[in-house]
Amino acid sequence: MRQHRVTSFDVAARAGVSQSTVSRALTGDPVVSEATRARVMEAARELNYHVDENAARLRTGKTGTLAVVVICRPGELRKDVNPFYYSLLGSICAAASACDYETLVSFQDTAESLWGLYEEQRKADGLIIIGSTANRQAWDYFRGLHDAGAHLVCWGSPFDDFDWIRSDNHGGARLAASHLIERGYRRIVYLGTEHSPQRQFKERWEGFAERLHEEGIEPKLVEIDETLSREEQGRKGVQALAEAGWPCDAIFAACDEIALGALEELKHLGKQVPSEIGLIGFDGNRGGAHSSPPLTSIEPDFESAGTMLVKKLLALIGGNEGDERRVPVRLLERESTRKA
Amino acid sequence: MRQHRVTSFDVAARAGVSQSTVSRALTGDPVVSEATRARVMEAARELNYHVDENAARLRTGKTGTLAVVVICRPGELRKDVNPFYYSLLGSICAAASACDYETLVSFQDTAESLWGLYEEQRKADGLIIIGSTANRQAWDYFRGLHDAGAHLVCWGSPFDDFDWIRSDNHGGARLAASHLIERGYRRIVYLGTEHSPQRQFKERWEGFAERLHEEGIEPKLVEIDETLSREEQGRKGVQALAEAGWPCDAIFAACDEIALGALEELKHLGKQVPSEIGLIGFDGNRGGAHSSPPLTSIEPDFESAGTMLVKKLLALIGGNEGDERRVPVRLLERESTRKA
DNA sequence: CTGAAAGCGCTTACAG
DNA sequence: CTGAAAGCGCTTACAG
Repeated sequence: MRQHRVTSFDVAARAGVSQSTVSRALTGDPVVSEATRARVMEAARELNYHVDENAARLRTGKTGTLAVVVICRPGELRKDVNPFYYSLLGSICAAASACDYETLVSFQDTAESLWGLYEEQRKADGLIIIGSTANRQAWDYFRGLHDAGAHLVCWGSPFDDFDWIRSDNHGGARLAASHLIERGYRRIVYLGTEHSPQRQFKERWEGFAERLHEEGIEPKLVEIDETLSREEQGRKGVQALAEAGWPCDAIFAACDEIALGALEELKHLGKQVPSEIGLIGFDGNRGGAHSSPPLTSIEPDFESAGTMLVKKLLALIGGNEGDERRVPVRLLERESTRKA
Repeated sequence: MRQHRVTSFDVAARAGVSQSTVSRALTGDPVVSEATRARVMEAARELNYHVDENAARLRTGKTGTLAVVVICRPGELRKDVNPFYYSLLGSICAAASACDYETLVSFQDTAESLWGLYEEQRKADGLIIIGSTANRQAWDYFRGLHDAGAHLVCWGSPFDDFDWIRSDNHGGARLAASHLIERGYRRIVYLGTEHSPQRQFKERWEGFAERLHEEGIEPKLVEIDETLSREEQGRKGVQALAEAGWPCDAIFAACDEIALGALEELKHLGKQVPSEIGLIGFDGNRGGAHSSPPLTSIEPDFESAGTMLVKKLLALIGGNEGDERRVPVRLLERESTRKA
């Protein structure tokens, strides 16, 4: 934009101090006198000076940047990414910003697009990985980086040895079960699986089963086919239920996308929700607010989720462990379950 | 991670060439012989060497990075951002990636959070601004940057002098009007405004009005109150229609969020959609697929949108203008309008 | 086709 | 409290 970029030397000349003093004053080094700092700041403003971050980063070795990778299903269009991950992405960016970190965002799916050498190229100080657990190849790739020493935290990892943050799935599933019981449902099925790379699904099953057992109810599970899209999993699950002669009066879906597919199929088959069949999901997706009936769900606190992911990564970068791993959840009562 | 970072000097030593040759070989300078390049690449691989981008950028002055700013309504939670902007964001990141650019993403709302000195700090080569036009202060801020010479393109700018990309609103609105007419609707109202900072709304009104005039139908407009949330605008608009004794048999909503609010209120008031009232939106939001009935809409080609924003910005950075400004749209036929 | 050297613009010991 | 100098790790004229 300019012929000669304004540097700290120009500011120094204008303020009548040395270049090193300009640097100290601007980085907030407490050793410089207030009078000098004021003079430097004024000169910087007059010259519209801004630090060249590349030079600063080259010198300090710190980037003040976090990379956020959203793993997509291979070939998935970006507009079709599960809105849950977009909400999470927004919350992560907000949390990073609150800690004065920039966020370098990328969406990755096919093998050719997999890339995570952010630290090696000194583009970022660490990585946050979120997105579809269905893309095994992508997760394996980032597992390799993790094993090679990358600073990396993720949401709902398919691997145990990753540093992860997850929803309070156990508590959330208990909440869902309690809600259904309280509203008079008794023959409740879990539409999900214990065997998903999405470990959170198993945790939800366990919390659900535990709560039902307390009530003397035998929990049932209708297995989903994870090669399909989440919505299709929901539709197929409901079809299986229909073929089995509706052995249930309520469905707890492993996530909202599955629930929305299930809801579609329930309506298609003429089942009244919530009177004949109650339905509750998990994730608190915004789309559920517009379904008919609107979908009752378990919603994680997205702001906490973003903050915890960022804090955990910063702890890792700082050589610490970070303690919190579970994001609190709440019941998002809409209308796919009966009124009290 | 290491004691001593591996530099191009280490690679040079291993490959038995000078450091400058390493740099040339790795940046793809055609002047180096293939034999030398192969030796350098091999040495780099053996040492797990990666270029320090900060040093490269300091030297070249180019960052290979684009900043993407999503403007939010003040205080809006990140999970509540209009999904349209998330789809757009994903598409932008994908398009940038295809052009070998990284994307630095931030969400901004309140005055304190407004920040766009990416070029001044050499963090990015240019800016893409998307998001809510309701946040006037934010747009004014970026207008200031634009006037000061920032390389900046935006989606649906409220200002004429910005470099913008928009949907083919005129064509899309004509498509919506044609669709409604074809399905037998005659008394059609536009739920929107000509006076929004969201200029696209006016364009949609004009295309809509033009098409209706061709048919000898007088277009009507039900003004929205833009101080409310989009959904609330839709609800209020339908209430106004009810109070006026339903002077319509179909509604073209200025965007999907408005349409979804309108749909909710229509159902609340016992109006059958699509038999009594037809409804069509604009944006192709994913949430509309789950409403009941699913929302017919006009959908921009998101992939084109992302690509055009990125190409336009890169043209600007390169000192050119870039030609395309209009994203093609298509009718997304769902069920909130009658069958043929 | 390759090498020696300068320089991008900072931060930070080291001296005073 | 401040200044002179070194050095972060590259790219790119300039020579040969």
